[in-house]
Amino acid sequence: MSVKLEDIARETGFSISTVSRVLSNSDYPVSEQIREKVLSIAETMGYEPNIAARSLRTDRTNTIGIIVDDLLSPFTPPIVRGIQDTLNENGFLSLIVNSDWDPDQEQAAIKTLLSRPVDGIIFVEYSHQTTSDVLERSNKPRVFVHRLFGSPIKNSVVPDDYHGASLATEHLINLGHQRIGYINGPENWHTCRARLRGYQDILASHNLPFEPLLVQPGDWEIESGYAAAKNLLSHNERPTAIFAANDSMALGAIYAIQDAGLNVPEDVAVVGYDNRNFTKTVRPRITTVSMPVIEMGGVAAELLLRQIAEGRKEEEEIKVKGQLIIRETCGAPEASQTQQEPDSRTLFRRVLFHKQPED
Amino acid sequence: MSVKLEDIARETGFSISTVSRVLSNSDYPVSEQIREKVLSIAETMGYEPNIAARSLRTDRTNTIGIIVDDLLSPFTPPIVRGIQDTLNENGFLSLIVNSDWDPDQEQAAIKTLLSRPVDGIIFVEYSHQTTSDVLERSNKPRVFVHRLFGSPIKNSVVPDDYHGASLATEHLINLGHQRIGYINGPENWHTCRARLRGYQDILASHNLPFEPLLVQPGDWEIESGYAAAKNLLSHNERPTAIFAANDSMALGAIYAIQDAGLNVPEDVAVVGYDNRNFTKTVRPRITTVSMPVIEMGGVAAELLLRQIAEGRKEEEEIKVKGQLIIRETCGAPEASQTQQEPDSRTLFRRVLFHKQPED
DNA sequence: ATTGACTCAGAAAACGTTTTCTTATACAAT
DNA sequence: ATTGTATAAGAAAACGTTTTCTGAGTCAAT
Repeated sequence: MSVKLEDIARETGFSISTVSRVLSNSDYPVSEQIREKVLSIAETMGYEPNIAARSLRTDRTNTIGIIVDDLLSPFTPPIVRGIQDTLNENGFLSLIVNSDWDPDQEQAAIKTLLSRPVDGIIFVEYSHQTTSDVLERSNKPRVFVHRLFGSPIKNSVVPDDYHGASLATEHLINLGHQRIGYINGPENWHTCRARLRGYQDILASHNLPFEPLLVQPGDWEIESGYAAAKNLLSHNERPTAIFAANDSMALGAIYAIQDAGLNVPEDVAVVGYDNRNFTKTVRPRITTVSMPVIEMGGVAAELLLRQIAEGRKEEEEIKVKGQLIIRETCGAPEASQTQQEPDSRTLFRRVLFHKQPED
Repeated sequence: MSVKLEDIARETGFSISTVSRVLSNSDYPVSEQIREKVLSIAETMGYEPNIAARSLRTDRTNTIGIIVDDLLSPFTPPIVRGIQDTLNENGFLSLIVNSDWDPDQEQAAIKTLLSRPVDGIIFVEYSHQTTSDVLERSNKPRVFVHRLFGSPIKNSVVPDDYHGASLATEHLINLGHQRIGYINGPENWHTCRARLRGYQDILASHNLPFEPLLVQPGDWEIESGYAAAKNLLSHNERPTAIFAANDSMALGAIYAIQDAGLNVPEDVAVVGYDNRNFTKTVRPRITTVSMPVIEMGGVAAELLLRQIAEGRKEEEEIKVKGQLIIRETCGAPEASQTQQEPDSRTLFRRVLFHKQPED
């Protein structure tokens, strides 16, 4: 059996109340000498508070729930990691449950989590449009990170897709490209609409014409990137650069270009999106826009922690910016090692506390 | 405030004790009509038990702790996913904490988890040799999955590296290769020693000579695979196949072969190990041996759950077999789609309950 | 008819905390 | 000197369960 307050009380000769006040850092006044003695004895006896008892009494647990659609989808682990890092700094732990993209399982997950002592819930890659009455009835703070569909919702954290697409397009234009193909993802993803807008607006701001034929649809998969690029290359005036809405389609495009007997980046430059791991190992290494996943997780956790501390409220959707990562497929000299990504913590602090302008 | 036993007692007119006995599925006898009434009222009132109170009373929480070194290392998410799937079937949740490969943080993680109400702990990619007195003092069941260093420990689940290496080597031999290079990982990993033994033993069993010069060291990274392959190719009698102890080094080897003006698999066949995601997307697609990560997680969870149910005990280390996944780099026709991987659940059940022979 | 054993319901204790309530002491103000 | 007011300690209640204990009622056996 582990040591409890009563044991320390007996050992020190003080009451349970006093011992509790010392060990829980209560702001109730306790004389300094008692405090010291209690602390030292607690230390030597190896006291660890019983969290179940504490949370029964306080209705606070320093534990939050994370509902993920699938821990194996590529962005989930880094988002969760970002969440956990921030939680950890604040003494919180996280309970993770998978919903497997299934609305029913998600409802079950919500119920399970709410019966546990959790102080709040973070939804990762939130893709369901269903609302949960269980969730609504409870007043637990909740935050959504990387919402995939639908219109903006309060208390959510998403990538700044418009900004990322602008970076990529701008970069290609600066390299001298005038005809830039764009391979989009499924149009019902708001992410894709935002990235397309970024592409279009930057073209316009450089007085380049927008040619609908240079925009090809894709479904995120490598094969669709291959097919889309094949279409683009068959134009009588083929593009000299292709920007794909994700890295998989970019890789497919690279294969299509190579199969057409052309070289990347000499004949056609390619830029991807997401900064997936394979973009670093593939040949040629893919220039891409980073998805700020760890940062998004961190921002979401900070948002949630703030709401736990200050009470639930409705905050605007927060957009987190990624950055252009220059590698081989765009033909530009690679950024030197010294161009470090800013430390993620300072980055998302910045994002969280200084609202950025709307796009 | 959520509904509690007292509310249901008031509503139904029965006592709290009786209500509790019904709702917690106690085997204490309760008349059928009372049971039904309680259940229906509880349902309509939307009762969810307060887990904190329950676990304070019972010292059981249906929650386990998972300590991972880093959620972002490639095998961790699938292992955790495997754990969670099995836990979920049994009504358990998991609390995950990162130790960041730091023994101190790991100790802190153990302390944190033990103060929470967890019924057991799973260590993922356990790399520390330190023992924790906090852990020892507690009698919580514990299981180690994918232990990286040191000698076998009780209650651990590891890949069957010997078997996997045998599969790969055997396959290459069956394809007619007589000179097979092997790129090993760091020798202080037991994994590497086991894989090397598998390679050697299969050569011997086919009466092929073991040539130390055909074994090159690597450090798991792609560059080391490149360098190692370059060495192998510079032999006056170069190997016709290369087996690498992981996929990254295999990819490095492929690049080295291509840079030498040779083709994969026509001039040199390549087989990797681990079945990392990129082996499916890279060109040519890499033949490899799967690391049965999800299964290992599942086996670990079953092991832990059994110990929670039946009391802690010391069980032997369990080895889980991976399988050969034939793709393009070995020159064999690809396995058809119908050669499905066995369902992971039945797989690990098999592994768990029918001890396999030692290698 | 009395006892004994058995069933099943409710009362109450217990789990380990935090926090409200009570009280003893010290000290200041009259 | 007496009262009043802080101060800081301990006693006890409370959180929502489970489980032990107690007891009322039924039935069987004598």
